[in-house]
Amino acid sequence: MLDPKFIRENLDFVREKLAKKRFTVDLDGFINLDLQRRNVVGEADVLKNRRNTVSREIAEIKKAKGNADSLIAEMKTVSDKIQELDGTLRGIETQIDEVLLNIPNLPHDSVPFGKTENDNVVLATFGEKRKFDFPVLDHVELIEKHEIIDLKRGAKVTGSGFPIYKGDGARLQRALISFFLDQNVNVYGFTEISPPLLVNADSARGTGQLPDKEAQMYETKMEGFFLIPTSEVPLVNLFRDEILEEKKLPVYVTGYTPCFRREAGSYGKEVKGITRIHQFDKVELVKICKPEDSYTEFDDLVENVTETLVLLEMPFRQLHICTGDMGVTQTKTIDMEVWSPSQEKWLEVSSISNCESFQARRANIRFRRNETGKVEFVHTLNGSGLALPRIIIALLENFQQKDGSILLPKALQKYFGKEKIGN
RNA sequence: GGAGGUGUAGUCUAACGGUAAGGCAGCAGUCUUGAAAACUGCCGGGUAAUACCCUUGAAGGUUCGAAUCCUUUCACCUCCGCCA
Repeated sequence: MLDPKFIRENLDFVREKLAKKRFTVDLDGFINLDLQRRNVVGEADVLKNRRNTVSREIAEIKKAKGNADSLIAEMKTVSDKIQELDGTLRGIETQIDEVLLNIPNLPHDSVPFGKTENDNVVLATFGEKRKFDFPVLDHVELIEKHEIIDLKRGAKVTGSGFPIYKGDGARLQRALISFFLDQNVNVYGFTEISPPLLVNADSARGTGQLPDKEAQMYETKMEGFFLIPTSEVPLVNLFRDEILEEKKLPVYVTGYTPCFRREAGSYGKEVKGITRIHQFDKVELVKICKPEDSYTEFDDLVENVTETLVLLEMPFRQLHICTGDMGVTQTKTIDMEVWSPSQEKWLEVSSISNCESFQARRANIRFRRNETGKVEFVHTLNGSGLALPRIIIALLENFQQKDGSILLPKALQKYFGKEKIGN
């Protein structure tokens, strides 16, 4: 959510930034509603002041056993008018909230201008693509060969896109989760959190899943809870409606959770194997910090994820997402992509974003600045560290040997308990 | 799931239906070589504001006026039932 006051005072700037994100919003309608709101509040405040003053007078008169009937009669009409104005105000505020909740965040000045994903900018590429002297198997062939992921039975038990990890597949999953969490906690200084996998609507709204991405989430029938599409949702909402102490900032939290996504409308695209599935595991990183620190925190976060990827010894690249391809909540996003030799394509395994105060405003997460004593919104950042299925795809494909076995990178071997899958 | 009880600001604790009082913690400052103590200010939110408005878990209702009375709901505690 943007600051209504900022919109009011920087109308052209906001309009221009939104256009870069290929978004048109009825800002004039908003300005008009905002003006109405302030008028009604002003009118109601005058009457409330009158009511508060006279109520005290009535109390005095009653105490002195006097007659306050005429004042009480006057207050009756004043109260009725206040009630009417408050009703009007509620209506206006509902409309304003609806507009505000649907205005996306503004892109940061450093973000490259572009219209589609083709305009994203490659910032850096790491590692060498391996030359294979034998026919490369794709990940689907490899998981079948080693019987480590069972897609058919997953489809039977639940549905398509709910894979079953088995034997070394399940073990690899567990090894990756431990490796990522240890890296985040021991090396980068994050606190490990194991959050609920279901959240309420207030939380979903706080991080921006509602109203924009409701169709992407699974919802429980009786309670109206949502299965989390990413642990970013519970991790950021840990601090919803709180005022944090300045000295507690920045907050670094990391968590492993399964993630659930309906992926409505994406059928036919990337349906093969485990590239795009309804339930997948992910380790997430979240930072809560002061506004002036968020871009250095962002750079550090990118560095952390990069370092983890380097340890996996696979070719990967950093991609600066352009204005037109960015999501709703972010001001700046850098994606990490690993190389798939079978598809000869880069696969997104991490997305690192600064949301500035957009989520903080929705979720009402603030801190008190000691210097001024004032309360301000924090900035929130998040990044995957990392998403598992595509890491598994890349590991299987990049580390396959001529005999079909998978020789794992050194960093993973101790977590996995052995050097390779197969033979 | 059933019965009962409790929710006041970061925390503890007041307020016959008359408009949220205090303590502690915290922050800033004075004093001090430094710290502690003491003293001063701030210390729920909005606002440029010491004006004014809003705030007693949340949402409604009764009333001129609600922390207080009523209804619904949420969280926590105790007991019973069920259960990994």
